Amino acid sequence: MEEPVRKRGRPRVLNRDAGLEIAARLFWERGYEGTSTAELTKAMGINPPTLYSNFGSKEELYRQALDFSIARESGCRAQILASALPAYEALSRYLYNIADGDTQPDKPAGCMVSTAVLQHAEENASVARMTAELREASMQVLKARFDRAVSEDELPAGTDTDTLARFYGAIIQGMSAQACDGACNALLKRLIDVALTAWPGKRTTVARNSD
Amino acid sequence: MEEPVRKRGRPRVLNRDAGLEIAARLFWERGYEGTSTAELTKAMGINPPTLYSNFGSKEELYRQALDFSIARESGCRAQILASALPAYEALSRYLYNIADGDTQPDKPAGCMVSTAVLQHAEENASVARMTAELREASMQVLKARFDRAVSEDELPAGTDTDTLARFYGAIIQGMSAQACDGACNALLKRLIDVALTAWPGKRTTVARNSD
DNA sequence: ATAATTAAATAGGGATCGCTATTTTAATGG
DNA sequence: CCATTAAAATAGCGATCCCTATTTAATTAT
Repeated sequence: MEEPVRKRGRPRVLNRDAGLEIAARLFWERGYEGTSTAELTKAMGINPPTLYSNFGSKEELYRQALDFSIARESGCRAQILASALPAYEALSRYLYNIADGDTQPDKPAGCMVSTAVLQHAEENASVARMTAELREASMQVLKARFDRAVSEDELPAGTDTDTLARFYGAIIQGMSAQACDGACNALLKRLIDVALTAWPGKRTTVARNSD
Repeated sequence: MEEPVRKRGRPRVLNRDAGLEIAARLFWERGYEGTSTAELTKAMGINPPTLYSNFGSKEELYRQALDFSIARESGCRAQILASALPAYEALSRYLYNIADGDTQPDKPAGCMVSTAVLQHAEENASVARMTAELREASMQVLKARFDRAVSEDELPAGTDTDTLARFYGAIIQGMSAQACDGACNALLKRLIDVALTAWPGKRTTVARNSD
């Protein structure tokens, strides 16, 4: 990834990935509308023209920061679903992994994508479409895994895998919202345990106090 | 409510509730940060000083608009839970009612509160706290109904009613997010049917295609 | 009518918004 | 050294942000 080949001209003061990491963190914490270009340039230690020559615009920077953050924060998540694990086991680990991501000690609470840009000014409709498409794509990944489960006889034939994916998608979005409101990791995992009882064929055996 | 008693002085050009209805709709659609005071005054047909003399500030207007909208949009919802219906039946109707609220034809999509101000600029932290408290309160209402269900032997003794409430809270937040992204009423209700299979003691009998 | 009262309208302040034309700096190639 | 190249820094643009000091208008009480 690194290109230490010295070229002509004044050297860059900011590595691209370093800038995206800083931007992603600000956008993650404050959202698209809650983050100003002045805050972004200050956090990156650059002046406005450098931001625009490097990233194009605020919206384009957000798009790149999302890509960067998804690769970094949830890159390994797809592997859980793609693995040879039984579907239920894969789903459990997948959701637990998300709960961990929602409650990292030194990172903003919640998910950068799951609950981003839901309400927005008209002028930011294209940004909202962007995050909505990412959410839709992640639910399609879940659906694809459930379809595979049907074909491998882990789920009954005729299972409404689309609704099942959107149900667990709702859980993921709800976890992000509650993490933003301060929910802890253990709480989210108890919540997941309830959600897992909705897996077709499972009996409800959780949601009990420890007394 | 109406006070048609003529007092001294120039008459008001805008009824308070009419102003709150207009503000609530804008805030609902665009969020707190996505709605400007210029848009608010224009939609109300007033000038800035009138907005401030009537409502105090943008934040105070948002607070009042939330109260107004909650009373109007979900005032009858509490009655469903408070009724003599069995807990499972009450929960079902409650969630279906929310799904209807999330997908009203001539209203903004989603819920004004469930997914509001999750990410935000630092200066709007107090606004975020406000919506977070409303979400917490609504989950406590659910928990109280589940506690009653335990005491009335509709749920097993020792049921973790707090987690169960937060689970259905997550479903409510997820439905709002998906409604914002364009989900239709029927989709949300299929999702609810899956969530209801997590009710302690229920067998999973849904999430099947209609073929 | 005139005074008193109440609210609206005018006009704009200071700060910040996203963004950029222009100039300056720091490197390499000859 | 000097020219070339490429990126950073300076300085600030027009628009919009939330909000308000001041003036004007519309009503009732005397």
